[in-house]
Amino acid sequence: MAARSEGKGAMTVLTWSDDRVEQLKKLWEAGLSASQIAAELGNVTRNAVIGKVHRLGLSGRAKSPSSAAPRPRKARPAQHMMRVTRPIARGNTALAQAFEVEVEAEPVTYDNVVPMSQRLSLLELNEATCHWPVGDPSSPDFFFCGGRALSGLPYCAQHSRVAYQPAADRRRAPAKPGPR
DNA sequence: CCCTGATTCGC
DNA sequence: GCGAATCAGG
Repeated sequence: MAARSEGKGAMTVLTWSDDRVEQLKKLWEAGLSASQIAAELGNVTRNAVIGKVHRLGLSGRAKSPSSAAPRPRKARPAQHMMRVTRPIARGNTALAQAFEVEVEAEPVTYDNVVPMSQRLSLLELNEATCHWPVGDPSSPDFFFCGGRALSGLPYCAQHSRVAYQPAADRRRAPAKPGPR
């Protein structure tokens, strides 16, 4: 079937609907980069996002996570520091093996520290909630901290210095136009 | 070269 | 108002 001509059809996506703008605002203020927001919204380029952001009067949101963070991928050198392991065996060693001494704590991720009851979705944020994004925005398990936000700050003190975790494959395919 | 946002300017 | 192209900084 031939597609209906454009008109008042609901397919009209050539404009920033309130819903789209709302997500744009939240994600932008949340500290996400324009390219990520563009990739998240879909059908829009980062230029479009930036242009809209500036047109809305938004600018200079929290500089915490951004500030030119192209690749936080820090290669982990397999060479760890020499740690002098010093198993203390004193007293009755017969019972020592029964205890599991936990020396190295496992890396704590914010994905694990924020209680489920506190987590908020995008539309549940308000001035009193922590706007800190946890995880990748396009991921189904993405959520906002939801903790108590400090006055004047969108994030709570606990998360104000931590970067979110971008997905590994945040690749987009920008059309490559030839030299005009 | 990768990325970022800022700005311009034709539409 | 919109966004590609361009610019400028990291």
